[in-house]
Amino acid sequence: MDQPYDIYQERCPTRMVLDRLADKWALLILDRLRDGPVRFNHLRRDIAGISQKVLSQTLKKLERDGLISRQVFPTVPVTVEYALTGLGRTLTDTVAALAHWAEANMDAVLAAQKAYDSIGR
Amino acid sequence: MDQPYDIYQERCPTRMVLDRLADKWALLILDRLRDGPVRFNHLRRDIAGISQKVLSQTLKKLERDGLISRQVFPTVPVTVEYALTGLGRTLTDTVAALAHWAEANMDAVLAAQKAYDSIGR
DNA sequence: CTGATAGGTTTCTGTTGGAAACCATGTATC
DNA sequence: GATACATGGTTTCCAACAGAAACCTATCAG
Repeated sequence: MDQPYDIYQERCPTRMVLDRLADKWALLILDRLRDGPVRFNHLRRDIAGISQKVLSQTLKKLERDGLISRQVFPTVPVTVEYALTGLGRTLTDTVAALAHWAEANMDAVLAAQKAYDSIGR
Repeated sequence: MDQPYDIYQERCPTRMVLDRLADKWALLILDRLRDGPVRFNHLRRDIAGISQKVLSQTLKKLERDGLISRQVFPTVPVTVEYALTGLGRTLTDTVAALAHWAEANMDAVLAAQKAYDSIGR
């Protein structure tokens, strides 16, 4: 049962999908939505350092890819909630694994960088 | 046992690590090295679409982070082999999971894009 | 001396990223 | 009525980065 797709091929559509996933902000947003819907400005505050433009763009891309949904509430001021879709939820474990790896192995990476920089000079 | 790091904080070092991992080419390289050492030009040919410059840069960053090792053989012409380090090997399952998700769920993503584009117009 | 191979670096240019300003809407404040 | 604040964005500007293509160094084959 071979997959009909090969991610190593340039024109394979899986490349586009990987490209979307291989984005720091997209990963952080997906991870942040794990526990339920979150509003725009709440995301902006939680994910320190993201700009409004990039948050807006990234949310749009994720929505287009069917990974998150956008719901507008006619409150005042208007409220917009973003949530994972069923498809998006199938990704969260993998995304969380990446984030967890980063947290768990950060010391090793920092040590490696230090060693590399002191030798390579 | 709380982690001392919070990936949502802007100046947290885990952000740097996530940043490195959130790179299409880095993920493809790490995945490609799963089965053993590979030479520079072999990588270039296998990972269709990558340029020499980007391959060279990405390999350097991964080496600096301690995820891959670089070994030069004084053959003629010189041969350079890249391989996963122990640290890099702890990542491969997660990376493979991402690539596998992309291959498995690509149809759903493409369908979502089509639906989004036809409505949003 | 032309070409091929290996592993890069350099140059140029178009796309992207982030910072900051701006905008529309409505509500509360003075 | 002017001022300020909140929401959820868009626009503008500039610096950084990505990719394509050319170039480089070295060695060997013909």
